[in-house]
Amino acid sequence: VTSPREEGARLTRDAVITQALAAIERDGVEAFSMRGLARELGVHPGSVYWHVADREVLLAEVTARVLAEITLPDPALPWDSWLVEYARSYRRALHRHPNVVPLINYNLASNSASAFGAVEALLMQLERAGFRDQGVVDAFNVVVGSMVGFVGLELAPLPSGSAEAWQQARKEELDELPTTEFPMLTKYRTLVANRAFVTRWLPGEEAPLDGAFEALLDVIVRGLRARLGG
Amino acid sequence: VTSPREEGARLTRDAVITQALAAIERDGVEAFSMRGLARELGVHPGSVYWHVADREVLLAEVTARVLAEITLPDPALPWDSWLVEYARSYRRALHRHPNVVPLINYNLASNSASAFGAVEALLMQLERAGFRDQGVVDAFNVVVGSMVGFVGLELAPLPSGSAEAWQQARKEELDELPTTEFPMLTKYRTLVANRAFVTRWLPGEEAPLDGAFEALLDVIVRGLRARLGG
DNA sequence: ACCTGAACACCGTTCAAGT
DNA sequence: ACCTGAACACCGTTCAAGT
Repeated sequence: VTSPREEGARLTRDAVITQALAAIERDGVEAFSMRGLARELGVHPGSVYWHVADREVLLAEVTARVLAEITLPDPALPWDSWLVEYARSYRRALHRHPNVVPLINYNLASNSASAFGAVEALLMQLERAGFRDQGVVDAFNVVVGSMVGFVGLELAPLPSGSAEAWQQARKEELDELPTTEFPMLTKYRTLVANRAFVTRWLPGEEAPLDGAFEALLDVIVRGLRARLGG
Repeated sequence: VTSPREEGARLTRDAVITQALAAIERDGVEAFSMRGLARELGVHPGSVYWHVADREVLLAEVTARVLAEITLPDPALPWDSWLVEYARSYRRALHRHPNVVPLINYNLASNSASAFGAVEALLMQLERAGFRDQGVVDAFNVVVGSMVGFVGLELAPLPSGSAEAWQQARKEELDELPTTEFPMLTKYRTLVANRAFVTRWLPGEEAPLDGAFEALLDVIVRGLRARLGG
């Protein structure tokens, strides 16, 4: 519980957003409240509303802060390396702020935030790759949809209350699957436990799917190349 | 506002879940409340808690209902057709219940719900395709992560209050981009408006990204084939 | 310009008490 | 076994009034 405001100092919009981000990183979006935020800032709940229109707008600002950490790779790189580097940079930023991920998953607002610089750069790389017209747009959607989608799913939060009990239950569920009915799951159980979507009980921060993400990038790049007829 | 309970009839867990799903389909997850649900069911708020542990558990049940609509394709299909058919079935189910999508995006709980049947079937198809061991797991994560992720992003809700004003603002933002700084976006503006992630202001229900999803499936299948060395 | 007091209209959840 | 009354501890937001 940091106190970013000096005694008697004025509250600023910037301080509000900073403290909101800190609170969310600490306790998650679920636990975040405007009144709690005001408490941490040492002000009346109404004060916050002088600096930001409402909760939704504040959360959009928090999201923008995190997305601003993404860096664009050198545009002179080969297009496929550029894509891979960009995707890794995106994933790294979100892994630094896993509790913010629900905000990105949740709202068209934030996934449409003024990231036009990145859009511009990505479109450019796709033209360099050889795509044209609708082909560029399709490739763009493939890359963004799979990349953002994968990471969003990877870092989806656990059910807030339950924790240990819930994790234990899911673990047993997987261990006790009838072998005859689920031969594949039985065979792959250890490879898949906490290392695949659906068959995990730890969130992405604790059990990152690094290999799977690299596989995704490989598949996307190869698939795009195939579409180009190379 | 349907009234699923006859006068004097007993409340059941099933009726609670059904009404919750109906309410969410009507007004969205954001607007859903336990008290509002009780009101619609014509019972005391406390009553609901006799049938379901809490809000989180209820929402998980609602999610499960929707996911139960997904059908598994004929296992005798070629593996790539099977994948494509399965992904389309998944997307169709969620397009029928767009307001439920935030629940899937949000919680590891629901994305880990007992969908073991589907997991088993998918693993089987990937072995048939020629993948082995870790290769199967990687392919599984690629398919699930990109498919679920894409649809989740496609159907992400609009900011709840703003609607028209917000949409108008985003539209103008795209229209007024400086041409010299954003040559690609200028060139692709019409192709991309409401047809690509980040550059849209309508949610996926109103402006579905059909073509982009088909492109994703094509890219994934081609990429997986390339990994198999075909 | 910035902040507070006080209020409005809500929440989720619990639990003793009723039938 | 199922439901209600009543309460606890919260919310987001507004707005007149203060400085």
